Amino acid sequence: MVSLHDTATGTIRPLALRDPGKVAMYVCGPTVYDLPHLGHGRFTLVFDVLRRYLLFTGLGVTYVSNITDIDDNIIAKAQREGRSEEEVAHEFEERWWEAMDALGVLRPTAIPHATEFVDAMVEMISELLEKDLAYRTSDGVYLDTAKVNGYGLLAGQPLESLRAGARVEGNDEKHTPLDFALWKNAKPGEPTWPAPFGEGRPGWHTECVVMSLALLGEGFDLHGGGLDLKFPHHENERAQAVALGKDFAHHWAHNGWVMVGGEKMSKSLNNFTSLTDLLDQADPRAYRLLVLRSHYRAPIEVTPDTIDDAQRGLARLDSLARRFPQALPTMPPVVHELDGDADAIAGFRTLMDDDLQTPQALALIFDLISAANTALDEGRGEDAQQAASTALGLAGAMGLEAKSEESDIDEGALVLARQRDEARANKDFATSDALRDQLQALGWTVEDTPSGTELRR
RNA sequence: GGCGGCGUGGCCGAGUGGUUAGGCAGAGGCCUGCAAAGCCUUGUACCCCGGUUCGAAUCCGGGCGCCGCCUCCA
Repeated sequence: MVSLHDTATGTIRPLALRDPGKVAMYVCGPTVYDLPHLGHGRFTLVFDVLRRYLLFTGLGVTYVSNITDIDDNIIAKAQREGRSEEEVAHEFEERWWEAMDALGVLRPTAIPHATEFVDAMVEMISELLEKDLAYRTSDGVYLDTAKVNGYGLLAGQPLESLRAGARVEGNDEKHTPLDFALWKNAKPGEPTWPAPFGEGRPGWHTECVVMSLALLGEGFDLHGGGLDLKFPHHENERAQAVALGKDFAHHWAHNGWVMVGGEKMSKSLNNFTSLTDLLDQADPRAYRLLVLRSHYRAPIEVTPDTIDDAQRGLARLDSLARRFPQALPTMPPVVHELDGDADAIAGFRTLMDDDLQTPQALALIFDLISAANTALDEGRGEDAQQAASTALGLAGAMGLEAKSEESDIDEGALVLARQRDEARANKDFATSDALRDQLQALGWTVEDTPSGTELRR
């Protein structure tokens, strides 16, 4: 069984399953008011890899990830652009899934939208008010964090300590600065929902508790997200559940930050911060490789250089796929079972079981790549095939697909390649080299193979 | 102020008390008409100062530097 770092205990411990053989996990999704950024890309990749690995080991996985489609940012954007909140949310949710598809992130099993669960949220807030765990102010309903046992568990600090550092907010009716809005009273021009405690809309921290419990039930196995959600978002989700005596997530996983090379991650070209830009400019698989190359809890540096580096690493994987096309897993999208080098597969599982040691798993795969190439060069065909299919299969298990051929070679390039083959057949190397230069100028890498000139980007 | 993380060879990035991480880039060689791909060989690395130890980059203490959270954020 896989062990993962648990933020609640600060230790790596086995992921205990409520229902044997089945994992119930919830990963906080995006608020859809802008294009996805690199941080979104990282957390979706990290948890996609985890999910795929769990599937690889034969477990069933229910993966719930929400879309926050009502919140301050969406409202602000809608008002600024004179559009409805629904329009804004809809547009950016579409862009979100486009990016996810490009990254090869599997769709969640369920995708709850905040606006679909407002009734349930109202119900929960009512209960919190009834039990005097929440209170009303002139602008909404707040949770009384002082009444929550163990508040600060995820933050790793007791309430008093958190309070001491809390920034003072201007003339607030909150009992303590840490109390947070469960409900925000209606303001003119904003979308609102009816509630016994007054028209308004839900606060951010409320939706995920309600939706995770509604879809996964009490005591679900794992709750995940970016490190920045640890506090206060996840702390506050947990606080609501705890206040109501509900058994919440049993394990908490958080992935590390994305850093963008010192320099202001601003518009300066080549310093992409938007995931959409990155995916336009590079092979989407490069980002997955980059993410896998460091441990999920460590910060990663994303710069044009590190992306290029990853892209070149990808080339090694693709070269293998080209040499061993029949070793490509016939599997997409998910690798369940893999025939291959049993020792390597066992080694891979040992690494992944230990809090997802993907950098070492990747090293193992690259070692297999070398082994496959060496074996082929030495004429040990069977060994080569096995190493290659193991390497490609394990890469596939982490969602990294190797490509054996270039998909879209334009007609013009193909014509030049054919002319070059003719020239080479005639030993007219001056002409063939000129044609190669021409192709390279068009951005192609030209490679001679037994079947003639091959092109790739 | 409180809590937490990090500092590895040209770059990225793992790691454990004593044995090659891996990738990229570089150098030499094999292969090739020449290349590309592949293969072989190759590189002074572990912030500083003490300490523990037969032996520490890895453990302990101190120092320096960098970063994050305590506010919205993946």
